[in-house]
Amino acid sequence: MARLKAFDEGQAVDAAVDCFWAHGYGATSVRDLADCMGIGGASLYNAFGDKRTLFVRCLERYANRSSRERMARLEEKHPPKDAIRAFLLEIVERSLKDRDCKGCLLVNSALDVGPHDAAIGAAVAAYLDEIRGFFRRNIEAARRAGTVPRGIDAETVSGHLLGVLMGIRALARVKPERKLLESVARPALALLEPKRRLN
Amino acid sequence: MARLKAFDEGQAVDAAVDCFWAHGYGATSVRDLADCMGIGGASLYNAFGDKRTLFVRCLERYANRSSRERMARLEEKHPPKDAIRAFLLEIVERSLKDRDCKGCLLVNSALDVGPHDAAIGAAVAAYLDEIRGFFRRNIEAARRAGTVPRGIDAETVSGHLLGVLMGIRALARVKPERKLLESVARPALALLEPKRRLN
DNA sequence: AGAATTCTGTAGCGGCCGATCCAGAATCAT
DNA sequence: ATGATTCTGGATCGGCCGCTACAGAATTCT
Repeated sequence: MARLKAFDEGQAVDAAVDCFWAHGYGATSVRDLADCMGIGGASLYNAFGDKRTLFVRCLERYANRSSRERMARLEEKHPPKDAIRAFLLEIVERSLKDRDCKGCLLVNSALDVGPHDAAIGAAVAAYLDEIRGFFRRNIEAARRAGTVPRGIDAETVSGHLLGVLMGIRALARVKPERKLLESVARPALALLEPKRRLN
Repeated sequence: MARLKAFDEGQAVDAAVDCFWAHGYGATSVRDLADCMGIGGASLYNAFGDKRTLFVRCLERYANRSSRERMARLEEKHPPKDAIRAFLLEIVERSLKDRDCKGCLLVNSALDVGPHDAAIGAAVAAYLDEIRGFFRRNIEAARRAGTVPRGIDAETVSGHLLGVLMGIRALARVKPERKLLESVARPALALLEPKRRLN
């Protein structure tokens, strides 16, 4: 009935994610996007609506391919307490390997887009809730398994871990130093260990 | 020898701080700045150079009036351990009262300006080091005073507190909820308390 | 083949951007 | 008063912004 799209939408969105991720929402122009997606401006608007709509789609894509993928992978491979530990340590490693300090698209968006756009802010908040859910779920499973102190409060500790995660992501963008980032993570992980106080 | 400035530079910079703080560096136009500073564009360029130079000056002003002021005030009024506690709790309260979620100019800049401008990134990193210095200094003083566990490692805990601080500031911009922010802060403060595990 | 529909490249819209120019107003030293 | 110097408002610069209009290319149906 009609002409076919000459590009793959999925690949195009992936390219757009990289573009937004590297420069931030505001500093990314529609021409930047079209260029790195390998399509013309008209095709972009035809396929994705406008810049903001494309960004919302990029957030979802990013959540699926980065955040949710990591949670599912670690939850499958590790027992609950180790999954939490591996999550935080993987973020530290990623932040250190991230030479141009792009950080995390969700955390970046939480700071510079969320507060100025209610719908995007709510979406970002929902993604962060998913991460907190990962922490809470695994804390509770670990408590049932007896691998974390019995008196642990999943509500408090999951919130703490989410805050620590965002702190690591934020700090890493201007001070990507292993010792520093590990010092942020370690006391939080120590909450999951029995009695010993090591710091 | 020449005509006098018709405005007060200090007041003008304060207004510029508010403007950058509310909208972010990139989203603030020179016209926005001139308007809320109450001066014309020519005067702005004449007195402050260009937009970026003005921003650097705003960062310094902000650090003096917000971050350094708070550290000095709390350090004077409280014994070391209480100063740390009061610092974090004050940030939580400020974040909750901050209806339009402006957050902290330094933290915001750490995420969206720092990584794309080396000089500004280094400046922001230096301001963050000052805050970590506040934590470290007070941890060590508290240890000498015997009000924190003897085995505490000031290097690790000061890093952790800095990360937690940034996490609170970041989280508060999309999820300004008391229970959540307090759950981020409380386990960090518990590191300063003896034996008991309350998380 | 031809009609109908959708995609694509190009050109262009009005609008704002950071920055500069310039003429005139204000101040000081002489 | 006069000249030197600096500040100020307003106009303006080239350039990029998000977005759209439009004509033609590509595809499927009849």
